[in-house]
Amino acid sequence: MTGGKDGRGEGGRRARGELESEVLAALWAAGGPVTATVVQEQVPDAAYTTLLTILTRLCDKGLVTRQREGRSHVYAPVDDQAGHAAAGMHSLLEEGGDRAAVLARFVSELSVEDEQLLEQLLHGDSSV
Amino acid sequence: MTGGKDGRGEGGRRARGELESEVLAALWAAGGPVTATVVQEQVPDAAYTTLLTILTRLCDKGLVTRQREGRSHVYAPVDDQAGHAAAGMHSLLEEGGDRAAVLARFVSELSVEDEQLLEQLLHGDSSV
DNA sequence: TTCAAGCTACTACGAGACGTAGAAACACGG
DNA sequence: CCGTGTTTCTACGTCTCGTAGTAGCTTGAA
Repeated sequence: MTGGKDGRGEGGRRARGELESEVLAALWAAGGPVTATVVQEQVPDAAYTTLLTILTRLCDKGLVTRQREGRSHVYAPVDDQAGHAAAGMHSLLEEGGDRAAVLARFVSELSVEDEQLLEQLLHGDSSV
Repeated sequence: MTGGKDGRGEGGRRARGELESEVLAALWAAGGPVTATVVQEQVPDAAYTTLLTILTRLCDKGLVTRQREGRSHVYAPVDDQAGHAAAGMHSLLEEGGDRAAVLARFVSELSVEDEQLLEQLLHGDSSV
């Protein structure tokens, strides 16, 4: 059917890594293990099989886990969004060479709000 | 000479993005604008023209600047290593959604030393 | 048991980034 | 003018990612 073979081309192709991010975001938004069908509801402009491919690749990368649930699979992110971002930040800190220098630059470019936030977090203060 | 055509293949191919990182590291280590020849002294196992290509691509990405110096060019990183890492951390914080959650996770996984460092940096303390 | 519907696995192609590097063109000192 | 150092152009192989079809499996229903 359709006549058009594949590759679509209309509308606009996604940038590199964008679809994987969207799928991850959908999983985070889901708040629990969901099927590929549910993911597609969040990313309707991608073919079902495309999302299956992405989910499989995310599993291969260790970013997502998969479990059988009846005849389907349910997918869940290994890490939540904040954990994912924090892990990336730690990686950068690790590879950045001089930890003190990296942290210094990092905090020097923080907004005042973020600085206060950091201080409260460091002191275990929960008074916001 | 050479006889061997290209692609080398012996010894071990670099992973994706690795050579660019090595070149950047060489520029950081140089401590100032240097020629491609100097870069090659730091990365001897890459062909001169390969490094030229990498340097040009880094320029295209805005990570490196280039200036004529006689008949050569001198290359210098736009940002130092710490700034580079810190910028990446800020990007992650930006895209991470809930800033507070990301920062919370980040500090919760810091070592004690890093925590103290952060505190000193936040207080503007220069006593280390 | 057989059929239909849903889901997965396998396979594939195009594009872009990156590693890798040769060949040609260019520039300048001697 | 010529050689040597530099740059620029061009090119290929590989890997990742977006994108998706097709075949095959699973299971409930008729």
